[in-house]
Amino acid sequence: MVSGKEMAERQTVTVLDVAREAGVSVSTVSRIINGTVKVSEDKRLAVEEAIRRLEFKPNLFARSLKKGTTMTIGVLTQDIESPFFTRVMSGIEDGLLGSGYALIIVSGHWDAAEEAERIRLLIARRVDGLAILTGHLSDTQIAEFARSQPIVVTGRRIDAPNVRSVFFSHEEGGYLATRHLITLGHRKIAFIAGPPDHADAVSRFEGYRRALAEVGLASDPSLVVQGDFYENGGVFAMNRLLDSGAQFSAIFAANDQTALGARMVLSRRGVRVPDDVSLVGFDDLPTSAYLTPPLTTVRQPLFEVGQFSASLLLEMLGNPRKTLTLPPLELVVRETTRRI
Amino acid sequence: MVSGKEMAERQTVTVLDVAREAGVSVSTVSRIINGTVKVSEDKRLAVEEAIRRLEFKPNLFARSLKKGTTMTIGVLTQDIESPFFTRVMSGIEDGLLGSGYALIIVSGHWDAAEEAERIRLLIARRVDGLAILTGHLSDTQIAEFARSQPIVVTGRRIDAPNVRSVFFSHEEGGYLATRHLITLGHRKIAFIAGPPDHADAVSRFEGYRRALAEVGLASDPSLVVQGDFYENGGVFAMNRLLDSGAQFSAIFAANDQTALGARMVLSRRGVRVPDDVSLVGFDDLPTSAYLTPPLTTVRQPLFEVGQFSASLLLEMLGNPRKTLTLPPLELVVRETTRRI
DNA sequence: TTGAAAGCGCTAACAT
DNA sequence: ATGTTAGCGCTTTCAA
Repeated sequence: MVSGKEMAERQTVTVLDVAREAGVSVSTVSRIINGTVKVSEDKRLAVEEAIRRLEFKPNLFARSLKKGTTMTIGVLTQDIESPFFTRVMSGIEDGLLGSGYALIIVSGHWDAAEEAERIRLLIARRVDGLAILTGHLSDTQIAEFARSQPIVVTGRRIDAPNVRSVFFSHEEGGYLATRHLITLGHRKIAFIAGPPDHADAVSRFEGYRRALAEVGLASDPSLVVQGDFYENGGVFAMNRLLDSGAQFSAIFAANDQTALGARMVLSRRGVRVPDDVSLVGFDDLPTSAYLTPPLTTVRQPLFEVGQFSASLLLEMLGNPRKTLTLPPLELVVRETTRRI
Repeated sequence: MVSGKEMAERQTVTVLDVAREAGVSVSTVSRIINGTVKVSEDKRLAVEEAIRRLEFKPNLFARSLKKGTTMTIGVLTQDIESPFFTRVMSGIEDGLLGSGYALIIVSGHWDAAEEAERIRLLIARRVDGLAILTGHLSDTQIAEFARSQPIVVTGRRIDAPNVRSVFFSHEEGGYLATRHLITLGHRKIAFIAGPPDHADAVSRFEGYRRALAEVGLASDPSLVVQGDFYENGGVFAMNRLLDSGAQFSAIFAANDQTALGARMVLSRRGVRVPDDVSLVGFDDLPTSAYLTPPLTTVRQPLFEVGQFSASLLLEMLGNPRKTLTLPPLELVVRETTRRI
């Protein structure tokens, strides 16, 4: 039982195999692969032929070990399903296109301990750079992590060496949304809040209050209900609000997913949007334009945030690309708001 | 001008450093890290202390090089933003939890050439296993790729060594949806198709025709319009259908995103759902339950598909976990369909 | 139990 | 222009 020698070809073809096949040295093979130094035409041909014949695929791990770079960017997202985060990731992917960097994605599920653990995993895998999409890590933890590799963090402002942040004034966004409602004649404006431990959520609330204060209105606590940034939180909050008997002509939901949940309850309970009540969201998720009716919201340029983050990272890694400018937050008026 | 340069001083602490610090050999350090062999208590303490003091993080790359395993699973998705795919990925993530495997995600953007290139990238990174979420790769290409590592492919059936597939009969799903409409008394049922080169889309259409044929109806070509599986395709298709003047009392959209686009047009053009026309989607995306009104659809257990794929992969990699069973496709009747 | 030493597959001096 | 060789940081025989 010795013959049958055609055992599937050795699982791993190395540069050495290629070198032998082509009758050259390993360094020549390496040089051809990396195009670093000039190599005579005939050897190049021989090597390329050998590579093809052997189906050689360089082991990127070994290369990384040698070069100390992995050509990998780690992304810490919170929720792999959230349209908010995936939009940003899509931008990162786009921004990295053609740079040779690949993405390794982990999610922290909004839990500081889990986030820290995932980051450590990424660091152990020697990612060359890190993109952290918001989250609950403390500034000092992030600064600490930045000692291993450059970090770009979105949705929050951090000043630390080796860290860049890309963020907006959500207070301003909250102000924009509320201001729009006020301009339309609304005075009784309910607010469905986001998670209290989420800085952006809190800022949006502050913007809401500023807009109200500007026209001499205090924010009415009975008009503020708690949500969680997910559809279901909007459902609960809306039911609570309706059940409380509070009077209002407009609702500002802390994000689009919340608005979606609220809108469903409204519809189910016979409250028409925008005829009976106006509704504004925040984020402008891709699907928000397709709701019935299309949602008025504050647009966050999420895709651009991703692209921008990628370019920041590339720059920190010494591969600067064309510089981008980040569009501002802006109000997108669609059909869920009307004058009263 | 040298100052601003934030070169990350990559403090690379190695096992050798730890060994020296603790006064033992590198092999002892390695043994302690991996817990492979018994080591005397005092040395263990000394090493653990040294690891802590030096903040040593083992280089997973070097380990991989030695062990020939990367503890990484590559996932080829088509669109990092699609709620359909992210739901599956979320399931994969869940199924891999605690297994030590990390996910590296790339997307092929529905382009066979790009898909193949991404897979080659993944293979060069020596992923231990691959999950391919549908796509345009040919069966032979996939079989070919499977020579490098085990593959699980979703949404299609492939019989090849080292490949497992998880799929449903979309023909059956299309049948279920159409049958539901027929049972409700509908006879003029429009169909908004998916991409013609997408096997599932085609199968759903076949199911639609079977249900129709079963009650002696032929599918009316003027009631079938082309979509693209995205919201916008639904918008175009619905407008086209309405403009054509064709008569119908129900619509079966090839997926939920299509249904969402169609539903927006319907609403905009004053056609009430379900009063004037019934609407059925396919997939049961997380947000479909929150539409107004909540969408009747064929539920694909996407999250479970992901979990199941992960367990298949783990099994092929020799880390069997508890076996799961995959739920079937099922009709979820909500509020966009009614009897006529 | 512990240490010495041989690689894993690759790149980059250093020679020639 | 090309080959020889010394590692990158780790695990794992093989001895002691």
